[in-house]
Amino acid sequence: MKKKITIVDIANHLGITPSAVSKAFSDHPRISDKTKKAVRQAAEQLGYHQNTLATGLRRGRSGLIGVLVPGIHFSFFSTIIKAIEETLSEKGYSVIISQSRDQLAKEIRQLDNLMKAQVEGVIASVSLETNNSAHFQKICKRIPVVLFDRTLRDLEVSKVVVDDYMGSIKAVDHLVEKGYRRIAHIGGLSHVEPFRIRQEGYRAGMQKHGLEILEGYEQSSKLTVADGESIMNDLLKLPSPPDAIYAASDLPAYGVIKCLKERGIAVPQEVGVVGFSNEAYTEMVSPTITTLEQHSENMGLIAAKSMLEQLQHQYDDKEYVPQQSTLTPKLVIRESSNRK
Amino acid sequence: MKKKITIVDIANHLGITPSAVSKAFSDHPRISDKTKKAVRQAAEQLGYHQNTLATGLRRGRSGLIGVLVPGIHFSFFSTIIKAIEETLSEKGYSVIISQSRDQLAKEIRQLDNLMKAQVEGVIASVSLETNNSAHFQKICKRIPVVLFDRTLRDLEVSKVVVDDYMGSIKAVDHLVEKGYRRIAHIGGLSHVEPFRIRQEGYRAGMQKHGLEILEGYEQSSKLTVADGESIMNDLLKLPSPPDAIYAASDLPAYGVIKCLKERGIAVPQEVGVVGFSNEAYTEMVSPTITTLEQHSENMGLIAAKSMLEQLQHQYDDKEYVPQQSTLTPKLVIRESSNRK
DNA sequence: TTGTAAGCGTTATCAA
DNA sequence: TTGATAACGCTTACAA
Repeated sequence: MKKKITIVDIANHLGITPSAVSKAFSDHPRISDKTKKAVRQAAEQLGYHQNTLATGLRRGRSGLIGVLVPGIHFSFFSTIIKAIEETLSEKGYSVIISQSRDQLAKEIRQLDNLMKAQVEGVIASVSLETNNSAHFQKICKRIPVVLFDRTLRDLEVSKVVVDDYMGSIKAVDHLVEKGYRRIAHIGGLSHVEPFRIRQEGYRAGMQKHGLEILEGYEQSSKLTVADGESIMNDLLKLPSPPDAIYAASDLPAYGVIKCLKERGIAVPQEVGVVGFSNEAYTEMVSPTITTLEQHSENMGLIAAKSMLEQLQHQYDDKEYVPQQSTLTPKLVIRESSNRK
Repeated sequence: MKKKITIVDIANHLGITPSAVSKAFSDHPRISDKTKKAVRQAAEQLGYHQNTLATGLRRGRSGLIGVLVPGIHFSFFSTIIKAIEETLSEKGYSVIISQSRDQLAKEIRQLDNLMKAQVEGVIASVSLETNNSAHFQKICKRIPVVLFDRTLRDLEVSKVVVDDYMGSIKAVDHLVEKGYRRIAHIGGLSHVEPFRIRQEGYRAGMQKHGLEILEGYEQSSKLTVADGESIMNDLLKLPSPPDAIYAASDLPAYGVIKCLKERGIAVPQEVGVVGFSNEAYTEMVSPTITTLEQHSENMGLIAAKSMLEQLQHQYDDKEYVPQQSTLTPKLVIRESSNRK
């Protein structure tokens, strides 16, 4: 491995001082154009890369932003991270990613690592196990924090969420309009914000139409395909089985359809199905699945912009008031609920 | 924002010197247990986080690894990054991600940013536009580089790839065994390593069975669903249309099936289809798609381990010889090719 | 067992 | 227009 080139090397090379080189790089107004040109050329020639560790140490700004999610292999999260990285790298920041694997202990450890790396801000979606905000409370006293999707109720920071309540209302409205009446809900773990709210919205939607939520119509799960299948199986055993399912995620919606197909129950004619997230496969499977688009890419963009804004406020020493951005989910009507 | 706590604060708090505090943290043998305990406690109490910028600067090791991919929203890449992050964070490294968006210019810029951030190594999969290795040549002189999947032929670094050649052979063998004879190939851009090799494998497979590759049976594309559809459409217009398609990726394979279904051509009875990658949806759509599993998670793991190994060699000042790890793809037989 | 002091690469403040 | 110097927070010989 070759030795590292520093501004001292460039300075020696040109017979000037490191200080002048530094100023040349930052386009200092009182450095001659000739020197600036010479410096850039020497840098190119010697293969110089500014050491942002040193710059960061000196200026108290690392240029690093931490992103913490349950797992980046979920397309929802990876899409968001894509947008975040694009937006932040545009502004000269680097993005450190870390995963909680949906474990609180790991989330705490990872947050700690991010702090050690001197990130200037953290954008996060909390783990399924996260039931208190103590670890985030400490952080957000020091640096800007933006939470998205899976947020923490008692944390006063900027948040980006989709209007889960309205999403549920839209789903129920649609099913009712299509003539379904006995609508069941397959929810996620209810201590997680979006899932709690989706359930509330479901209830409100049912009430709005004067529909009763029968015993056993509200199920909670980990939202896997298998969960969808087994819950649908159970629902069919009910004295009055549902004629429609609104699932809080696409995977269980697919599981439900799989179960129904195997039992020869026609979708959407006999049973209607609506999912949540608009994952790519919802328009590939058959029947294609009606679902709620939550604009993940946009969510990442907004989260990143909110972070940039807070950072800016900090440099300007202005006060920043946390904001919540709520995106309106869009119902994408496909075959699984679209009966005549 | 509160002021930052440093070892100086801890030292003052305890009436000792920063040097003692530093040693206490690194578990120096000649520091009393009493002091160590006191230091840890004070750190906890004051909310201290080690500043890895400073540590990195001092020790010449940032603890940062850069990962550069075309885009993290592709499930293949996000799965790999997941494994990389898990493996590296285990060993105390942080992972900076960056995306090339399949543009050479952006790849160069991002690599430069990673160098500035003083990453200790780079794990990358190159962009579709990358047709020369100059930018990587410079980097790999300085720090360890590991390439995966989309590698560069003339770059002598460690690589992790799937045996694309054998994958193609397996696909063709399987199709032939199922009685298909007029097998066409939908490939990717052939200047990209894996796609070039898949095509070679396809040719070798055909030859092995004494099958002729008819005019128009070899198609190159950007591997989208739409590409699959339109190419299949064209293929059907051929004087002797194929009775099987081997696509270099799952998306076009799906597109092919979509086209065939619309035209009422039975899959797999009339035409067989095989894809590549084993994306999640291949077992969700109908018919389910026969495809090649490329063990992405494992690929990430191996890439990360290779990086760790090189880093270790570097600290030990031992020579490291670049290695190529080749994973054997596994044919996952599903409905789209499994006729009786 | 702990303290002293120099230095990692950079930038900001002053002086020249 | 440029140079000298101190400092950012930490580590590490060496000294005490």
